[in-house]
Amino acid sequence: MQNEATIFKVLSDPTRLRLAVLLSLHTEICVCELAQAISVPDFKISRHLSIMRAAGLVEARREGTWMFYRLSAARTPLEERLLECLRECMAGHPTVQSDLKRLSIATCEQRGKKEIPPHEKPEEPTPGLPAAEAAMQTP
Amino acid sequence: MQNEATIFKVLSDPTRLRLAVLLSLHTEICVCELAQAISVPDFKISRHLSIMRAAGLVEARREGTWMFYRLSAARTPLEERLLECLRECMAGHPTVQSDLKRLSIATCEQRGKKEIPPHEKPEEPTPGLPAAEAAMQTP
DNA sequence: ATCTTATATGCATTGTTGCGCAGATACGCA
DNA sequence: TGCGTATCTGCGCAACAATGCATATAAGAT
Repeated sequence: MQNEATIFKVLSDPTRLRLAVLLSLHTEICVCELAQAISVPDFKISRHLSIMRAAGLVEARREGTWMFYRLSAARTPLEERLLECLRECMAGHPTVQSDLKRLSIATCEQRGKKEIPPHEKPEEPTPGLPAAEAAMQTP
Repeated sequence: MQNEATIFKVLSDPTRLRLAVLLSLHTEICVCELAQAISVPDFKISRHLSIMRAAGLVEARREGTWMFYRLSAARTPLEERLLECLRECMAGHPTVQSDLKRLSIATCEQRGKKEIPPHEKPEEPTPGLPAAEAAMQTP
């Protein structure tokens, strides 16, 4: 029973839920792309992914300096149904849509960096309150 | 998104998950029966139920000194699918089966009185899932 | 009124969680 | 080797959540 509860616990954090939904809609995504999609510092993404990985929800593949994450295959009917839920019930959510849009223009490759001069990199949100999060509160 | 995560959080505690599954398999159950089914002190049950109620997952009906709880109607597709998951994926879980067995012999009158109280006794298992209690086998 | 049963809640304690920062590790390249 | 990028992790902190106990409330019976 603890195992089942753990699955829910992994999905009970908004950031992890967004990650899970994004991963359920793509085959695999690398950390820096996820960080851009969710507008959250990459160390935070990394930590949440490690929690999800410890729970067996995702697995990772290294390619050079990048780490690509994907949902692992469901190991129980419950897991299978839950992932199905994410895909079918959350894809249309406003927050997810925004995340998908940012994900579609995200890049962690060198050529992407070349086109954007250092001083034009996205400004860090005000230290106190991440604007993205605040503006993202959804009904 | 916080709303969706909250649903998962409510189900991320083993006690609450067991409560939710039991309620998904019966129309309504009173607190003392739930306490006996889950083998946990009633004040703990009561508190978890209040958390579930605050999240809109369950609602309560008073009948004399008893409080009968039931799942509230799903308000979103996600909720609907999740409750479906509980019913269909968790009914066979060993812990749930044990809980169901204890629930079936639970009574509000713990001592003294041994006969069935004035109000109607708890319902039989849900029509949709016949063998839930019958197939009980402690692994 | 009092007593009993059922349920809820205030409080203190303890354990858990998420965060930000800084620094560490891993890899590719020259 | 050393540098740069991507990713991960140790640490401290603040917020939160679960528990047990005692007590409070609610309703019915006496």
